[in-house]
Amino acid sequence: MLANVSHTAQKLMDACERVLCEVETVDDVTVRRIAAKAGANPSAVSYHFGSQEELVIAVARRVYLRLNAERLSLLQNAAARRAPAAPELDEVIAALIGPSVRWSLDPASSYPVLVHFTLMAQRSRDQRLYRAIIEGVEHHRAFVPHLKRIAPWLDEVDIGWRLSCALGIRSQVIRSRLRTEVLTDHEIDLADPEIVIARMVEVIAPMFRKSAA
Amino acid sequence: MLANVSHTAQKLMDACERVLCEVETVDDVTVRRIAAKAGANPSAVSYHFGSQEELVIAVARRVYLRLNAERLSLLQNAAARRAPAAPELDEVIAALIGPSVRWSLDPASSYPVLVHFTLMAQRSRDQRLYRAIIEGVEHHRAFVPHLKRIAPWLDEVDIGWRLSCALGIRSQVIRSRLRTEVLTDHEIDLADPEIVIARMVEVIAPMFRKSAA
DNA sequence: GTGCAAATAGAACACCGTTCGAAAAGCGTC
DNA sequence: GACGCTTTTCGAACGGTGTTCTATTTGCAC
Repeated sequence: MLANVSHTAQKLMDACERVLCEVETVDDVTVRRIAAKAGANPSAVSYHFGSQEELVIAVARRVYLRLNAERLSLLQNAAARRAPAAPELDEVIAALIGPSVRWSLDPASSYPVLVHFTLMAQRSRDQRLYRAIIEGVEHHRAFVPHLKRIAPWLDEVDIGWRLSCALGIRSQVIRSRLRTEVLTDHEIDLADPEIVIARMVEVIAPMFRKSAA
Repeated sequence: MLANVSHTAQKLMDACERVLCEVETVDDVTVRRIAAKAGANPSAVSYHFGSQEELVIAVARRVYLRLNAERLSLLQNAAARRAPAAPELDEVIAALIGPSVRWSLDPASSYPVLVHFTLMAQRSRDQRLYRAIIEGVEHHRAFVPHLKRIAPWLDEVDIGWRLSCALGIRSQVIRSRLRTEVLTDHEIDLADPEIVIARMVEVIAPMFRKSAA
């Protein structure tokens, strides 16, 4: 699928990814700029992808594959380290949220692509275009059996719910950094991914532990 | 400040709020549409507010005041109910996230204004315009002393961090409803605000309880 | 009534994403 | 190599956007 896209289509995707990473505001993402960077004609975007929106989606899909591969790799490491016992809860949580946090704080990563994609998905009229990616939660489902071993008193709905909540915490800290800084009196170094990850684990882990009450 | 805005400015804000609530996608929010609904000229937006963006910000500020008033009212009720003892943890959490959840599920509310504002704030070049509102977390700070009474072993940074995380969970469930539904196998009725609030409290409360370990 | 600031209206501007038709390029087949 | 057909490229054009500019009108104190 990725193999038989034409040369210009490939160059447009690369240019689009670079533009999405360089740009300061979303208004600067224009077909004319992307095309110029790719050495192509603006109308090539519509021709090869149907629309600018679909080009961004194609690029985002590519980036998602890389992020999710990193997540699953960390998860498998965590599982292997303790096998055949259940993996450490903290390591499983870190595998879920760690890559996002590290990418978002690494200026060389393509994380801005995913930020832009998420914003587009919330703005778009045609949700159909996004369902395939948004619903593609297999990489999230991979965490369920491990967490079920750690917290067998929770059913799969409970675990799915807690996974969703954990992802929400990650999004908040990454995207609403300013507000988080104010609420924590600038006492937490939100630019250090390992500190942020440790703080998140501290808050998420209790969701999967048996209540004292 | 709100009192001495001109008649047309007032009509533009009202029209803008209505448009933001009616509209399906953000591309349908145009100065020409807002002006038409207000019976004014498109250039009136720039004249009275400087730009379309600033008009939306002015409207969002108005809506935020209503939402935060509701939050603080619930918080004070929760505090009064148990005074002079510390309030119930569950009630404090429900006061924090409840209004957002209810508004977001009520088609008659102005919650879409806040959604649109949040998206704009993340897209904008000129963060300066948004800092005043984003950093206006006094209504969040009001929760800190009550939570400190409930969980005295946490310092204020810990509490601020947990507040931020709780808000992230709220945002995730409200804004990424599709993904949450998939992860929970459609077993949770995400259209019922009270069910959603109860589920959130179930997950957030353990953050403020002493760990069993 | 006069003068001046505030407000309005409409045309114009630069830019956007997309569409269209013609030109160009690739490529298998005679 | 020349043909025919499909795929791709290109540049102009279209309808739309937010904003700006310049008259014109309105409101109001003196």
